[in-house]
Amino acid sequence: MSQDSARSRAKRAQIHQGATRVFLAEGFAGATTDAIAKAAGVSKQTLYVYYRSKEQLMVDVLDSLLSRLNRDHAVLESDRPVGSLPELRQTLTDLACEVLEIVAGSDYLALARVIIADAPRVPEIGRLWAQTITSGVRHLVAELLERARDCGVIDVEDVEAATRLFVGGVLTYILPDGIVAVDGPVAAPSRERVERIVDLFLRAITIS
Amino acid sequence: MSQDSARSRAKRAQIHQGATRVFLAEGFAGATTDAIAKAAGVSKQTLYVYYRSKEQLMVDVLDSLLSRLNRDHAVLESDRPVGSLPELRQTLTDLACEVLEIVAGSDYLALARVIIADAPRVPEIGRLWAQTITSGVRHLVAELLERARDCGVIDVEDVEAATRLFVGGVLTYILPDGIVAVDGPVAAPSRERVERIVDLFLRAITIS
DNA sequence: ATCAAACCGTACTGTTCAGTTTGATATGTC
DNA sequence: GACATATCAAACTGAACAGTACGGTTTGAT
Repeated sequence: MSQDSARSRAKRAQIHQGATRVFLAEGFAGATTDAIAKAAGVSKQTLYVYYRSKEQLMVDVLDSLLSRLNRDHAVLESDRPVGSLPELRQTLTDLACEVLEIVAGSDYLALARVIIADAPRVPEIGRLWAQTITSGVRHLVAELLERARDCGVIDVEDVEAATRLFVGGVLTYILPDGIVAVDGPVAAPSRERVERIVDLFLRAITIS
Repeated sequence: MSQDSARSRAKRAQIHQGATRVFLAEGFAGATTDAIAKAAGVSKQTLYVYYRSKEQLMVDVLDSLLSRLNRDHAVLESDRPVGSLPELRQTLTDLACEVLEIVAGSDYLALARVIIADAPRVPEIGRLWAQTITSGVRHLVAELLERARDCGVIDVEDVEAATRLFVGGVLTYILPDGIVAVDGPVAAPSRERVERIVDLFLRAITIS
């Protein structure tokens, strides 16, 4: 049972994929094992060959989704120019737009819904999630700001506060409305609107 | 059945109260009607005399909680002084601390969890909730900023962006971590930390 | 005291659903 | 072809749970 052959790896992936779809759409309680089996194109029996229980299956699915989240964040981590104020402005705007694009993507909010709903059931996953999305983006912004400060481009005494201000301000374009928007995907704001909040933020940190 | 006597009003309130406790703690799916009846100190039968179904009971409970949310926001709406920069600083700090106090209060996050989890089931409630917490605080801050601008204390061309920046920045002290913090209440940040973000924000909007 | 309405506790019904069993069918290996 | 392994479909089991039925008890008004 559940050998490590190419065949079983394929079946496992198939189940994993179907379960991901159903869990994201219906949540843990709403997802029936029958629906998962059907979505995966697999008999319910086979499902229990590869996973001990529905709960373990969901934990596995959530783990993968969190890993993907980390990869999505890693993509943002290219070294970005912050050597001058126009460069920093461009960099912050690009970053904000990319983050909003990720957050507005359908899976991101669906995952958040599922994790929040099941936080009482699997608190470790909840903590891991919060830490992922927190340290992911915030850390990146903090690093940018520190580099810009070291270049003498900006003047901030409290990088942490500045980071919070920026990230929080940007995310209000999606949250909290997006998290309860079930029908249809959420629209990310236009680059123009993002630029306006970036400019405002820049006034707070430029050398006076 | 279910007359409008003092007695039945009391029983209804009793059921409502017990159901509120259980729904906030367990969510819709997790709350059994037996548990609700027990928490309310009422027989399950009586529960169904006053409410047609578990779903209707939850809708009623959520409605009340949203009303309370509105009242909580209304408390913040006292006219606050913004006639000078120190006054505005004090006002924004006070307001931010009060908002954080409300959000960190146990019921606020529990309600958010329940509503987010059940957004697919009752989307109207979800929309109502998002609108409530959005327009509640943001509107208030926007009005403060406009008044301060009219007094010539600050210089903002885009009040909406400034409002988003401020409210979003402040809320990062609770979210997203608080929403998945099941064990124990969430700690609001110290006034000092709030002051630091207020000062940063003020730099963005003061006349240069 | 009497009566009716409200209420209680318990047990029941019907349904949903996770997980299992069964017995048949496909797949690949020798 | 024979044999083992993986998979399938479908029926089954047991538990949880929303909602109901019922017989007994409290409450309050007259």
